[in-house]
Amino acid sequence: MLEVFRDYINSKTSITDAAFEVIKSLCIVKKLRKKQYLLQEGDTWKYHAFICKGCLRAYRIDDKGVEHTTKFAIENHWTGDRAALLSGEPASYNIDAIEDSVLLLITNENFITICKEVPAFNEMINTILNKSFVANENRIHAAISYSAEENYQNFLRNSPDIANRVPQHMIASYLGISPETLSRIRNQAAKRQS
Amino acid sequence: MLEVFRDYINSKTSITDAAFEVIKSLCIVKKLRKKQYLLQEGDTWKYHAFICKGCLRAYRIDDKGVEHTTKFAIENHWTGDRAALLSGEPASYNIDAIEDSVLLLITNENFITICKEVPAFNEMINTILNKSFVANENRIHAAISYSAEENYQNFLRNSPDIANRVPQHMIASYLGISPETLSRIRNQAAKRQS
DNA sequence: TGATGTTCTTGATAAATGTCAATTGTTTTT
DNA sequence: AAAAACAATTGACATTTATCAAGAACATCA
Repeated sequence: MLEVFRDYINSKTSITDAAFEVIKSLCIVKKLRKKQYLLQEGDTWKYHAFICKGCLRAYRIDDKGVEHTTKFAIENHWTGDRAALLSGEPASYNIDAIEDSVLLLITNENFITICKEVPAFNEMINTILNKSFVANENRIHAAISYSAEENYQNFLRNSPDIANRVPQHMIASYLGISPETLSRIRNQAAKRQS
Repeated sequence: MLEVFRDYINSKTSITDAAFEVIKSLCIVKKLRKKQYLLQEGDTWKYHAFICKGCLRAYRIDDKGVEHTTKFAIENHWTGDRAALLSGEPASYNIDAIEDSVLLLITNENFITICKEVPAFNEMINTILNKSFVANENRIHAAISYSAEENYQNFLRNSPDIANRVPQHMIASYLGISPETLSRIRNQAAKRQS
């Protein structure tokens, strides 16, 4: 599965074979069966996780026991609990596999080492961080600005690859609406089509 | 106003006087009167903006002409349109002053120079970026998980300094609810108190 | 192939929030 | 100080979304 990671890096920057060997040696391959947890609320979390194959979701559980999906991650995405990683505090997110998945884990310590040793990798990571920062800003804007239906249509438009792979009730949770509401939105949209 | 910036840096890290002189020489002092724009949708945006004094808001305008406030910024905060800065595309945000304000502007180019020249500054910026990344994740979680009232109470709890300074209808816009709804939420909360 | 659990849909109803319009209160400007 | 502009409140009503309950559709797996 390490070729997936190599291809990913190559698509974003250019590093030497030697540099990749270093990176490779610090990667832990982790396989997850569908429904298995990568991380549970309360755990400590020390990794950057790159997805070679599969699909995961990160979510929090509120006082009423309801799950709220904060993000999905598929091939060539990163996931983890950034807050917990940076602070050392117990995780507030749960992350589990929606499909059988293969990940690469890199401890934050090793990750920092790689960034120091391989400037191109560091650059790449900075760019990714910036992009996801902007993506988060856009998601905030969407959440406060648009109706449930608009948000759903935008999600379909922007993330068709994810929309096709994850169960509908998780999309509802991601959008902050009930599964019933999403079902009705789809139903009405379909009617309008015809 | 540069002492404010110096104090801010000192509170986060430690840099030499010489380093600060370099930084200082690259800062542009910008004064804004209340209601004046720092940035308008469509403008190009090249700066990192640090607020020495005052209060600003960033917002977008939807197709119906409604403003949606995405963030507030007061003393010792940074603001700007990160997406536009990184991409070079025209800004999609408007930023204006809620009070008479004094900012320091640093062009992205100079900013990068400073980060290279002054490692401690670079570290500081990284930490800030990470923290606001996490703050954004929390805001997303809040937006999809909690009711209007819960979000308002959390806002009061987490940002009393801002809540006291900005008009109520902007808080409503920040929370993604109508001004009337916020007024009613406050009213009901007040009744419950007594 | 059943049997089981999960997911999705649908209906009835309740609750939350938005919209429009009028009114009052508060700042700003002249 | 008066006028004008802006901000907040309130009421009546519409719309959106949530909740609860039931059943249908689908997937999983023993």
